[in-house]
Amino acid sequence: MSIDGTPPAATPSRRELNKAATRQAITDAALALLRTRGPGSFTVEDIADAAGISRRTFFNYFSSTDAALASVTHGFLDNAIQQFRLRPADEPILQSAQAALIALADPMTVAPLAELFTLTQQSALMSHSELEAWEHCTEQIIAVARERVAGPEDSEDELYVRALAGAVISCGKAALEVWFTRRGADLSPASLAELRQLLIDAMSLLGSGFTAGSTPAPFRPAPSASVSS
Amino acid sequence: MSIDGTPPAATPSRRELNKAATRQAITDAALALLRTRGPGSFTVEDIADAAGISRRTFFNYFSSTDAALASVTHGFLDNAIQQFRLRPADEPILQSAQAALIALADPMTVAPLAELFTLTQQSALMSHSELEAWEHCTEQIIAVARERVAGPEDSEDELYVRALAGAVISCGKAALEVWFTRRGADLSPASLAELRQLLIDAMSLLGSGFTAGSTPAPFRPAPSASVSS
DNA sequence: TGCAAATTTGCACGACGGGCAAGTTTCTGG
DNA sequence: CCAGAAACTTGCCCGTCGTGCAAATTTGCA
Repeated sequence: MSIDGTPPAATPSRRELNKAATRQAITDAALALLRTRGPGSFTVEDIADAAGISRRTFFNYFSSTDAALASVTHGFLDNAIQQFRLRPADEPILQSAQAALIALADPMTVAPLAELFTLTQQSALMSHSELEAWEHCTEQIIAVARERVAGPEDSEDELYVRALAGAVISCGKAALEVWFTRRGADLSPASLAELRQLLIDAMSLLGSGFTAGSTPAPFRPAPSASVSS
Repeated sequence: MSIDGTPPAATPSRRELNKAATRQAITDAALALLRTRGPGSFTVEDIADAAGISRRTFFNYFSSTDAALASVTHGFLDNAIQQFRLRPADEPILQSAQAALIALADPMTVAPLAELFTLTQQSALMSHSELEAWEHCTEQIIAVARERVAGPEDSEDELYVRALAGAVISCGKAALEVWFTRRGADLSPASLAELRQLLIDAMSLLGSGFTAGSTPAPFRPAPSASVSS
């Protein structure tokens, strides 16, 4: 056990660097193959060869090709949780989620996710590893929400916390899906503004209990710029 | 193409019956193995042997062991969609969902799902096939919701519909999770009443936009009996 | 420098999932 | 009733997957 509490960050030893580099090489190789050959048409051995490692070593880092690709999603969602965690504790959870999501709607952050999404879109359902990443994010939100609700009673708020976290994730996913459907991998400022607006609208819908009969945009908690038609 | 619009229901031919029987035999065998050996400790060949068919034939029905087990979830959710579809079209979607879910909280319907859940609980995440079933259910809800919103404009309501459907599913899942956590596979009337109340509460939370700061049960749309402490 | 620990790699093995082409069962029209 | 068509089952084969194991290699530390 090290005296320092932050082993991976404060100790960029040779081993850590090598592992990180190998890990990155694997995901890069996987992404390159996904671009050139399309989903499901390459094997673990292909990735290992492209990354300059053995097949066996690949499995020391990821348990499947999907897992290697899902590291992109994992990175994005870890980022989201990080943003979410540093919101003030007295802020309503929905607003924290909204703020955290909007903070991520910049080109650098969404670009990898957008590419992954468009490249794997054709194969309908998300991969197991990808869903795992979203599930992990949900658990994180639950943890944060539980701290905030912070009642000494434990079982009463469990439904509230889990339902809220799941709903937030679902609505975030819905916003992303609609955005990808509309704009593909378009990362222009106008497109990103639309993504931000979609995220705001999704959280607003959630906050207002989907009261809109057929007209969307029930109300806007933040006076943000709307997308021009 | 047949003149009759309902080929599978109106034509219980020998072939259909055999296939249905084989399908059932497979899921029964899989479930039995899950009970006796636990998750992940038996192979496709084991199931095939127990069901009295060849390994190859198994793959004519299901693409994996998980898929065979997920037929339980599939059945439950198909039932749910069926209930959901025959709600009046002018009813708010959340109330339709609530009513459909409550209608399923009877022993016969939830028993298989409860057993599957408790047996696979220990292995953390849901299987791919199981998640596929939930995803399929979400798509069904989206389809129904789209009919009800029924605007001639198509892209405006897409976010509303997808966010709502996803949130409903998430909250339903949350209610089930909390129930399983609290009561295990308890199917007593009191336990089922609690499940019903959890489903009601989950949909209420969704309908009220999670406005409750820390106290659950924000309001109750149906004057149903509350769970006695 | 030399030893201990971590990491990579090759090998082997059981399981997976599906294409293919025979067998077998069921349905159809004569 | 029966022969041909269609659907279904089965065995065989192949490439891939994921992992335990032990030898070989690299890195850290004294």
